Amino acid sequence: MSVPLKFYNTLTRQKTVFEPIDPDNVRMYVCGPTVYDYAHIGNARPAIVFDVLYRLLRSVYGADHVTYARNITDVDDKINARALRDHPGLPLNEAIRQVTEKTETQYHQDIAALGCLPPNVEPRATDNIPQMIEIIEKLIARNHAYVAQGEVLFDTKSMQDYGQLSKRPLDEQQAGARIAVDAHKKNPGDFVLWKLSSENEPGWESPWGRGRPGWHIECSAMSQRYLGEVFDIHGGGLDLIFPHHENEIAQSRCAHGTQVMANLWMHNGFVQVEGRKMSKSDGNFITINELLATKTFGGRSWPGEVLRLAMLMTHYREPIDFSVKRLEEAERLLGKWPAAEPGTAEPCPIVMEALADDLNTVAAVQRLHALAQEANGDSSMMPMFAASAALLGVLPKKAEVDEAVASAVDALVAMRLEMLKAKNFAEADKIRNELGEKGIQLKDGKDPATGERVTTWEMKR
RNA sequence: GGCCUCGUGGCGGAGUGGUGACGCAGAGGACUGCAAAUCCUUGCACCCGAGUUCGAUUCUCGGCGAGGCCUCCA
Repeated sequence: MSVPLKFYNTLTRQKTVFEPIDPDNVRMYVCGPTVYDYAHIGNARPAIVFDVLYRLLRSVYGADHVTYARNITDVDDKINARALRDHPGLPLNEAIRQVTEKTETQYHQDIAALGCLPPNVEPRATDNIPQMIEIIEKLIARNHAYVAQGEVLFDTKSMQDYGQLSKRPLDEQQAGARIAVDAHKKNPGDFVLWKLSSENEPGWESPWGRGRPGWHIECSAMSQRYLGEVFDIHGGGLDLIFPHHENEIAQSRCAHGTQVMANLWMHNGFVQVEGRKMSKSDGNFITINELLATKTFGGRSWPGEVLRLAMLMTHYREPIDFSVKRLEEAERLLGKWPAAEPGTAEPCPIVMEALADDLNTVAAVQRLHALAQEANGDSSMMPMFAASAALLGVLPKKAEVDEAVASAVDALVAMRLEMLKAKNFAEADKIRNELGEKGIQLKDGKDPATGERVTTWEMKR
């Protein structure tokens, strides 16, 4: 390994050198979507950010030596509500299946358009209920959980160092707590591991009756199942630090008796709209699909690569104000980059160094832009540019140009040159304009030897 | 109230204890029949105050401002 990787760890609030538990199998877990509705562009940020991390790890440790798990949350009261709303005629389970399947398919399409590689495993909560029950039983057996009024609750007081991740000691939390304290909780911070379901709620049989899991337990169960009791990296949005990740840690560590759940905790910042967090409950969100397929934002649709690059032009921990201007700049940059195939070349060391320094995609993109310009002038630079761009997942693909179309364009270009020689500018410009309308950009240059006009062209992306 | 981020030129955005990255836009120029594309030139920015220092945008403290979490949330 050439460059040491350094990442900012939410757990220690410091940037430290990353050392995997097992370099032959680097394991990362990222909190994925709850599938009840279109994902918004804020949801796209962790997908993209951790995709870059995944690519970087694969590059450093080898493509077969990284395991990336990203869950699909398909048990959630929002899903139930959506199922009842959209499919009132169907039996509940069927209605839920319709909602989750449709949303999941859409999510995969959206994320793929943003250039994200699929994770190695994408477990669903509903496929891991027994694993969750097992953890809950362990927690009860170890006196970290208790049953009260049909719920199984985690006993936060039973964990002496609860609150490490969010730096939120229990006693301080009570002071300004706005949450109404449920009477059946021993401590206000106690959270649900399992709750009973009524007839018209989805449920699974358990030692505590037919019920469903609490929000946090699925990630504890699935990360253990696919990555082990202790793994390398856990990622997600800033807003998951508390309570979600804090509680995952509590469950996993108390169930397994381990000192940590994951060594490195990474959190991405928010996508903002007009300086405010984009959020579904606030209604100020724009979906990935709207950006890709409709003219909702800025009066036009936007290619996935543009959205991805726009996202990588800001460091992952900083907020991004989502704007048309920003997308336009990303598009302009991409338009100047050559299309290429990934190939087997090594990425530029400067790009590697940038990414190795806490995923500094901004510096990486800047370097990439310089490389693109070098490659435009000197084709021997192309493989390095391509490899570097591929590392970020922003390599422009060669536009598929039909051969018949290509020769037709070549013929028109030749015809135009003839007209120019004859100083028939009106006709020549007409050809140029017509091609332009078809998205074909003519580029006039000079042959350095003869000084004659040489015209090349390309499809605008 | 508690906890956590952040504050750099029109915009985006790194970085550093000692003359001001860079990109985009803008301006000027070259090239062109005119354009486009391309190339060249051009930016004296670091929230405020105090302190540490020979020297701070960079360190410390205070202030102001913005955002986030504490409730479903990427």
